Amino acid sequence: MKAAKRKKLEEKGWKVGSAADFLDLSPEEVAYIELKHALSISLKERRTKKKLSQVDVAKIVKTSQSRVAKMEAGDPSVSVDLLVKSLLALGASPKEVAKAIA
Amino acid sequence: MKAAKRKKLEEKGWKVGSAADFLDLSPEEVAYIELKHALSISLKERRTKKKLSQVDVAKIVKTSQSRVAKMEAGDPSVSVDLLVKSLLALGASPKEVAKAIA
DNA sequence: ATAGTTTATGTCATATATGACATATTGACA
DNA sequence: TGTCAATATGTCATATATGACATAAACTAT
Repeated sequence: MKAAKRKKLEEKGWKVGSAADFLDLSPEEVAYIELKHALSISLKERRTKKKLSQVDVAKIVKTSQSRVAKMEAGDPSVSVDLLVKSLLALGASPKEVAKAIA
Repeated sequence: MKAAKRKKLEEKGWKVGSAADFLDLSPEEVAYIELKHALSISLKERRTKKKLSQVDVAKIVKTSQSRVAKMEAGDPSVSVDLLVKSLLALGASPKEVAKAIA
């Protein structure tokens, strides 16, 4: 990974190893990031399957388009809480949330 | 439900319906509470199975005993984020987290 | 009983997440 | 090409979650 890219990632809040990229992440940290990523994917899938725009979802979830974009991008500023609440608001059941994670 | 109990619950941040108790909770809200509850249970199970005290867990998770107690009690002040992070810190895999939810 | 251990509850200063907004970028289509 | 809808990115004031602390209950012995 190039230094510039690493710097940019770090500025955005991600932890990035200098030597072997992700090697300084503990297993939990990796698991947490993966879990969040899985929820992001699931959210975007649900939205596109329903042919909704991010603005539409923002209205349903009672947030803003920019936050929806960040959710789908897996931005570090979004919590698992918000992702889960959004999935539920889009009609997912807890079981389906679980499926998205596993 | 008696008025006194309802008042106490509401003071603690829970939404409680006056007529039919939980009837004013939307399906998402119910799902969210259930999901959180499932994570709480799972956390407590993991802790007790390992014969750890809340203080022990607090050290592992890098939080305080009181917060661990609140996590296990499903206190509204604790986020799904923290519950998930704690489970992962106790060695759960994302798959196991999913299993806890479903 | 009472001492020791664990868990529960209440509060608070600080940290982090949030919605909103502006603006930039992308993509589709005439 | 330019125009319009969708999505992405950056920032910020406010809301919410957090760890820490004190203290109270609840257990478990002796």
